[in-house]
Amino acid sequence: MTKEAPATGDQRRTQLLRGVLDLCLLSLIEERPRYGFELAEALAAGGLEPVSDGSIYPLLARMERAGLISSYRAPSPTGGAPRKYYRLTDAGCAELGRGRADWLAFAGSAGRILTATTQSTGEHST
Amino acid sequence: MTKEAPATGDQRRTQLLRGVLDLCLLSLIEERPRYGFELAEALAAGGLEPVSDGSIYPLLARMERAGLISSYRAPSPTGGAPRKYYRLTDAGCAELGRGRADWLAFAGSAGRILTATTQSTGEHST
DNA sequence: CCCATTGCCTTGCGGCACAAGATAGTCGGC
DNA sequence: GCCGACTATCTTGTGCCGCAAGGCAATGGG
Repeated sequence: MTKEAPATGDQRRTQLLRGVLDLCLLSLIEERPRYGFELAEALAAGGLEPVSDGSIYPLLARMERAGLISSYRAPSPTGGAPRKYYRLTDAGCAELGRGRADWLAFAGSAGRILTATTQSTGEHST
Repeated sequence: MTKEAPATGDQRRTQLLRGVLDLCLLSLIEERPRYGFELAEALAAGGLEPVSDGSIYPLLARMERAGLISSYRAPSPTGGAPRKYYRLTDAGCAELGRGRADWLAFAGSAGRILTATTQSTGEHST
């Protein structure tokens, strides 16, 4: 066979990530300063399948360039290359707030459409 | 100007759509046969901002090619070009089921990460 | 006959997750 | 001392897809 293997479910997660990955990072960074490797682990621990570091580092760079986060370097206590910690800026904090609202609104609408046909009455928005 | 206007919120919705737009269409079609124009309206009515038809038609074509939906033409009762109705195939129905599960799992994880840190000591800005 | 409306489809663009690989710093074994 | 292993960051090329804008087709009314 040529190359079919749609792997539908796998690809959907990738597409879903596009909308919330930046927000997740922002949210995790809000908790406390974090570095790239740690973020990948935290995402996996949070229930999202492992996100490749090739997605995380460019995204962090973009967000820093956008002024949403700032970074500083610190040596690795376990030995190894120095870590680059990120923390939220004011703008990043504001953006995170907006993003959370966006996500809630969107997830609500989408979820409603996706489950609307199984039942029709009685739903509430939180 | 080369590039400007981040329009953050606007773009986020676009990225979010990637993960669920196909599922939404599938879900709406499951309810009853629908045609392109109608789907755009249904999405808007469902709470999602208007999705451009330039996104919907190619997606429908892709899904038909993938065997998830099938189509038939019928004249427009209100006068105008004939409509192209889509209905779910077996595969489409199965895919919709998988997709719903994927969405629920993903939305759960993402939502958890996004709201995990909100409650701690002192959140006062608002 | 002409034109507005309804409805479908195509092209060019831009953004992003991903795989794979390169780079750098530190440590332990030999 | 040198080499391999581990930690951690960054870069390039690829493919996917929503979107804006524009074009085509069919119908019915002025």
